[in-house]
Amino acid sequence: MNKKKLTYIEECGLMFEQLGLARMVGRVFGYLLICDEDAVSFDQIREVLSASKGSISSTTKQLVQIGFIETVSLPGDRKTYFKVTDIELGKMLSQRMNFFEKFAEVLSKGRNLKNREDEVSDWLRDAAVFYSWVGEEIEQMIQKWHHEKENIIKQKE
Amino acid sequence: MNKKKLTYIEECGLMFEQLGLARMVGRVFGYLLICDEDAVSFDQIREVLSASKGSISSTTKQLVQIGFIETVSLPGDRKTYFKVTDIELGKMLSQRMNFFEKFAEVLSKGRNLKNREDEVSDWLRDAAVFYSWVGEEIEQMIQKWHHEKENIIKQKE
DNA sequence: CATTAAGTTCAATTTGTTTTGAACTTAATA
DNA sequence: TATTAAGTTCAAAACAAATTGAACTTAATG
Repeated sequence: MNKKKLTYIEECGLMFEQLGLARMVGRVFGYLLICDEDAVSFDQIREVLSASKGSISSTTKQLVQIGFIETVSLPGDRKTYFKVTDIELGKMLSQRMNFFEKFAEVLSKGRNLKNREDEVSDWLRDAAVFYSWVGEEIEQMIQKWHHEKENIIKQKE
Repeated sequence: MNKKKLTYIEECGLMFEQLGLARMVGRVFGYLLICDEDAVSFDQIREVLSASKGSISSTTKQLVQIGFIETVSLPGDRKTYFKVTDIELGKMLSQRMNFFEKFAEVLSKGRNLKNREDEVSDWLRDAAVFYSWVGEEIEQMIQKWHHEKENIIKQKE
């Protein structure tokens, strides 16, 4: 694996960390993105990432579980191969964005816990409304993507 | 401080963790949200959260730095007091959502690193377009909030 | 059915992060 | 100017998360 690709793999690790996932998860996914092979074996991943079997085992498991990669098996070959799933982008986002409703609830709850009304109460009310609204808007945005993605991609590229 | 409020403070800690900030940062902010006082002293915070001076010092500093709280001082009183800032909600969100453009770049870069074109290349292209588009849409969404917040709040509450 | 290749599991270790606490700074008061 | 209250700093301790590696499982092959 050349240096540029290894650097890229690290960059993916950091990106996934931003998403709240483990760095190693991002590395494995990043490698599968740029590997130029239809599927990659467990041991290839282990070697490229210089990690232990245990680490690769738990990481690939997690990636399969969240639907980012899938396993491939071949007759007459005991190895397991992995490839990235054709992940539905809208779903990928909405899974990560579902905390807005939760935020709205927490902020609302805060307002109810207060024993007096003040500027902060007002802010809590507005903030709860805001995050609830944001959650809805993002859902709509994802619908829009579904309907218009062909046009958006054509326009953008 | 009653049990319900302490539980709430913990809940805020976890919420902030989701945002990639430290749990203690969320705790202090949560306390200031529900404290029923115009401003709270350094030592009050320390006591309610059962934490060390060092911990409160670095946490309040961080919260001031990111603009979530502000200090209040009074003549004839050497103490520092803290209160939540009237944070502009749109700004609060856009600061957290600026990673979409970064994502788009990383995905695009991945496509360029590949030595062949395949289904994954296509996905990388689409994903890069998607995240770039999402970044723009969120900016628009925030503009919409600015223009219509009064109506949105009225409708929602 | 014994052997071996391929992964999994999990206790122990390594690595990274958070928190403490004691020494230090700063500035207000006596 | 000495004292003291209020915070800050940062090295060490506590805690938490990620990683290893060796023993274990599983299933394919000779």
